[in-house]
Amino acid sequence: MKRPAAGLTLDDYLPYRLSVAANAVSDLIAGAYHARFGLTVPQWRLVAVLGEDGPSTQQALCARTRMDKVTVSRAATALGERKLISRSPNAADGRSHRLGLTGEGQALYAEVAPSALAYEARLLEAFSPPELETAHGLLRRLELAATALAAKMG
Amino acid sequence: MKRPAAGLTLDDYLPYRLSVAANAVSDLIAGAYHARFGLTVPQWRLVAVLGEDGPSTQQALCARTRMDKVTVSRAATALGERKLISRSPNAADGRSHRLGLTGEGQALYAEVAPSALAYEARLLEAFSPPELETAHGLLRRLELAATALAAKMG
DNA sequence: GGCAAAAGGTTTCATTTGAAACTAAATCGC
DNA sequence: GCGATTTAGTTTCAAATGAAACCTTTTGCC
Repeated sequence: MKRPAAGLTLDDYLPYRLSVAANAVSDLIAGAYHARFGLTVPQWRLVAVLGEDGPSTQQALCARTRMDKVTVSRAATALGERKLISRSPNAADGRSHRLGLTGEGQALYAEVAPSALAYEARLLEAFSPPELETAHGLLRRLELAATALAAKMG
Repeated sequence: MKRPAAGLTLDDYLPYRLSVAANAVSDLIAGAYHARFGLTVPQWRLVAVLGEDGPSTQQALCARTRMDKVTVSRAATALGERKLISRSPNAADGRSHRLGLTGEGQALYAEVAPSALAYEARLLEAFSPPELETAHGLLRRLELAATALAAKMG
């Protein structure tokens, strides 16, 4: 059953479907990581990237996680206060700091990462590997199309 | 190139991909409708549903749009102030109001709906109809899986 | 060198958000 | 019927967000 040619049907409107699905998933995950590790989504993303790629600057983290620099700054401050990351002054550039996981941060990462994957696996139980492949591809292309169109409009 | 079995890779983490894609699309659409019609996303959703389904109560609109009742209340107030919707007392239930598009609201809907579809079409230019079918199906299943899992966890 | 412009981060401020408390009306139990 | 509970909707409050202004260091450029 498809949309009747001329009509706007909210349920069939892809931006709406995307938003609803993303919120449902995001609320679930955010709740889980807040409850289990006391991390917000931005904080969790920083831990994930620092654990995955090693030390970095905030600017690089912005690009890597697609988050605002204010968001990254605050997440980094919070993680620093909890001693999960260290912020050493960057010898190469006095404006920026070098962020990296502390021992405690690495321990957290070692616990969080498998847990995140397990959670994802439970969420995606009903999806076959080729379906997931397709989903990833579609999401990437959507993101690309949206940013391209945004740039075109200005 | 797939994820190396044991590792967490943010780029391959579906909740992340979903969130990034949804934000990109949402920012694009939200910007367009704010610029063109002065509507926020919640306001736009109400106009879309009222135009599509006819008059309704706020409670029904919450269910229909998956938005919080506070969000709906505020969007309805704003639309009422702009005389785009009317809020007549509901004879059948003194607690609720009956919301419906005014003439002006219908005129706006008649303009907004085709514009929304055109915008969606531009965004989805590069996707084939079967791909879109697949995308819709995957998003619905994801939403379902997330709410089911959320319910299971409590 | 020295000054203008840009870049990394932080702070401030105004807006958005939703949970919880609240009001008023309807329903349930007896 | 008549008090206890629920439900529709609003208000209040505290937290999250991001744009714009800000400070500091670096990079051009002459």
